Amino acid sequence: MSYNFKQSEEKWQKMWRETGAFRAEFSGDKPKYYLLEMFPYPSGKIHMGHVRNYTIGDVAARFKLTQGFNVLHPMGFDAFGQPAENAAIKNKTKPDTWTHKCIEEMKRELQKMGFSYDWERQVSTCDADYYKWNQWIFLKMFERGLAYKKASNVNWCPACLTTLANEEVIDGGCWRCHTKIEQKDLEQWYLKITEYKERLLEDLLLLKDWPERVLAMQSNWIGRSQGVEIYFRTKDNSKAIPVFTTRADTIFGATYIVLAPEHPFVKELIRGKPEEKEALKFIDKVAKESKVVRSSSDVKKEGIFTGSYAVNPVNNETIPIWLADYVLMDYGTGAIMAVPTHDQRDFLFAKEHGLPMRIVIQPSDSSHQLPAEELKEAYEGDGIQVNSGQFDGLPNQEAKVKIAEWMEKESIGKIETHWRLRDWLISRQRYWGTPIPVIYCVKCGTVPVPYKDLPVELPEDAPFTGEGGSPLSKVKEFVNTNCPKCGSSARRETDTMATFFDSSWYFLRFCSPRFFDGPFNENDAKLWMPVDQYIGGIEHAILHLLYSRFFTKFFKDLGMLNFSAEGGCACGAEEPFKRLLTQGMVLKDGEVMSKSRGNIVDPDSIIKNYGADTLRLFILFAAPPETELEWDERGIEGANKFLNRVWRIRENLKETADPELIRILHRSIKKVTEDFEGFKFNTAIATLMELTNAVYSFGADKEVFGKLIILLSPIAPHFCEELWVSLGNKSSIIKAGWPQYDPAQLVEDVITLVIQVNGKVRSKIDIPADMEESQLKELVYRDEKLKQWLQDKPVKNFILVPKKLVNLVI
RNA sequence: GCGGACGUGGCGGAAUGGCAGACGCGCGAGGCUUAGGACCUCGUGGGGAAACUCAUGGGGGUUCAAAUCCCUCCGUCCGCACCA
Repeated sequence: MSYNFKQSEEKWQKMWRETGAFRAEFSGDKPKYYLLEMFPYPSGKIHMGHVRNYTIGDVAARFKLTQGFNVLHPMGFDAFGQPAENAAIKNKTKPDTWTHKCIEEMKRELQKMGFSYDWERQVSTCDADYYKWNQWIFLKMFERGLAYKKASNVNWCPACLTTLANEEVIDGGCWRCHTKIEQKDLEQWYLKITEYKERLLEDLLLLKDWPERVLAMQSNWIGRSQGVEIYFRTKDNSKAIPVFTTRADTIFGATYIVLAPEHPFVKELIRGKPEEKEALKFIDKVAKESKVVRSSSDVKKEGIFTGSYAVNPVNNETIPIWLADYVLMDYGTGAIMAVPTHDQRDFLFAKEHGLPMRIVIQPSDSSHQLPAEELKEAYEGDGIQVNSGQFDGLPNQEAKVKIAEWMEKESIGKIETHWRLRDWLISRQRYWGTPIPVIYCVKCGTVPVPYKDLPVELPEDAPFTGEGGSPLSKVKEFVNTNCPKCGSSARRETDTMATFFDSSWYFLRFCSPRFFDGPFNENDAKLWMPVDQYIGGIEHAILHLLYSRFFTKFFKDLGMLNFSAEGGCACGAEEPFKRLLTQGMVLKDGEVMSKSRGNIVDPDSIIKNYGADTLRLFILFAAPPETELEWDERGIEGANKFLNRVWRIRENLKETADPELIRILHRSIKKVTEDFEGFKFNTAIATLMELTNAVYSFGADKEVFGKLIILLSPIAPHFCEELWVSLGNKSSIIKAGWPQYDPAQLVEDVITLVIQVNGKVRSKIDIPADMEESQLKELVYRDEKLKQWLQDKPVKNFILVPKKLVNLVI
């Protein structure tokens, strides 16, 4: 009788649900394991990316569960966001109705995969009992000055009609719809993530089990650079222009300075100068260019003289002040000192505009020692200081430090650290998000909503026209309110929060999802946190992970988090995710599966034709978790074939197993266990296939077969449950306990010793594993096959790698 | 430009200094079968009749021994970037 996956999968899913098989209850007698996969946006349908992400997580969770860990494996929905509003416009449904319908559909699909979630802990960020705590957290931040409002030039997506955080702008376009972003001046709410920049950077060192590349991306994003802020006085001594440089060693070669056209000093610098008219024209032209155009490289660097001069404070030289489009107002001080000999951009600019240059660093390699006029490009390497006054003759790296210190002493500069990280813009002019809990009163100004009045609920109805402005601002009953301080009529904030706010702490909510007195129960968080293993896509390497780290540090500062470093966690109480795995994408014909490419394979159709277990098996076997996975229909067939092969073992069980098979079994237990720990599912499956092949050669008994299916059960859970009961077991395979290997069974009495001559394999001999070296040596020298290789040449060296090989060097 | 990952059969991939190509797909041969695209067994990197020999992007190095470590060049993917 062949395996009926359809019947079996339905049966076991029902069984797990009814027995609460995956309910997480903390008990002190078992070690905890918090396994989390990034929760999805409820689009209604799962795609292969979800299947891959959640299958990886599920195998890990089931493995830990079978091993006897106390596993927390929750799932929820990141349910606020724009698609719900778009659906509302298109289908005339309410975002709330639409979203909840999608959540139900998606949940059904996830359940069909047999994932071991504790559904009793499900949360949806769009429910008031969740977003109430977003508001609570916002107020806590507001109290501490970490949430503030400011007018500024913001990124604006003209398609989504809302603002975007810097992090949400990708290649000058909107991260969601790729529309080219515009700049707009608006009053917006920000979170002061920059307050945490040092900790966010330094603590990356604690994250030993994160992928290198994610750490590099975060570090890059925070972007610390150390240098000196130098003050250049104008010739008429009316202003001091601060300039930031990481190359204090080149200061004596600064032959002009360049300001961003929007620099606040510019107007005054050009006033009344002959160059004024041309300069204004230039400023106007640059202002019209969007950031995208301006920052695209290979565009020629344009600039213009201001007519004013400054003084280089280290040598009192008078140098011209220029404006150029390549100097950006939002990095550093918006002004640079130009050293054309040692910076390629400055070099090109100086050549273009005929500006002076002077070499201040000579390379030790004499080939580069040219007069400044003959330079073909800037010399950006290390060397010895020249033309640098008292610092001449010093290696430039040493001079860099000495010059900085000297400038600080002379009060012409200040050693400073600059950061790329900006505060996080969270205001969105959308309906389907958490209302920002703030009230504007004519008398009292900006007043936070009192905690007792939370949540500020989203009104059920709002007009969705798709035209600009926040839909909430058109709901009178929402906007009009009374000031909590003075009682006079007031107006509510109509912006909502960016959805990244919601996902920055959901992992804490899962610890106590029905807690009413705060975002999470501190005791429960202490028990479960940190997340032992987090799994998700690389696309969240910066935004979501950085924000979550920020929130965790904030909670810690509120004194709400005190999870311990037990269980080998080196990251203390500040880092939410101990170990991170970023899974690769699923490709079809070498391209990412996507609707627009039309190359989507619907998981549901695979489940219908082959069952969830076959899909799970294939997706794990086809590639290691971190790498891209090429979808291959024939691979699905192969996975199915393997399960059927295992299924048929049942029909031919023997009374006792061959001792050789038992040895292979124990080796397999060791290998599979280690591979599961290391998330090497593809090789774990290869091992299980080898074990299955061995069963076919030797014939298995019930004992061996039982262990084989326990090893397979995290990957193909329904299938293995079915086999497990067919062996006469009464309880679920989850309770079977993870097989232990017997070290004695791993010991081999006879080993095959490889014999190399000069590093090439020339012979092999079978010898007892514990043979002494002298005896072994004698045996090797007597080997017939070696004669032609050794001839009579003397053996210079005899290298023995115990139990593996010998190498004779002649 | 800076930072990161990577490059192995026809394909997905294995091997983290010690027998290159585990396991699977595909392909070939045989068996079973009325038949099969089901199942079972065997074979399957290149060259060579064979003994052997050549092979892990190219070149160089370290080592008794290198896919693995180091240098260099080439290429692919990802992140950041007129970042001062």
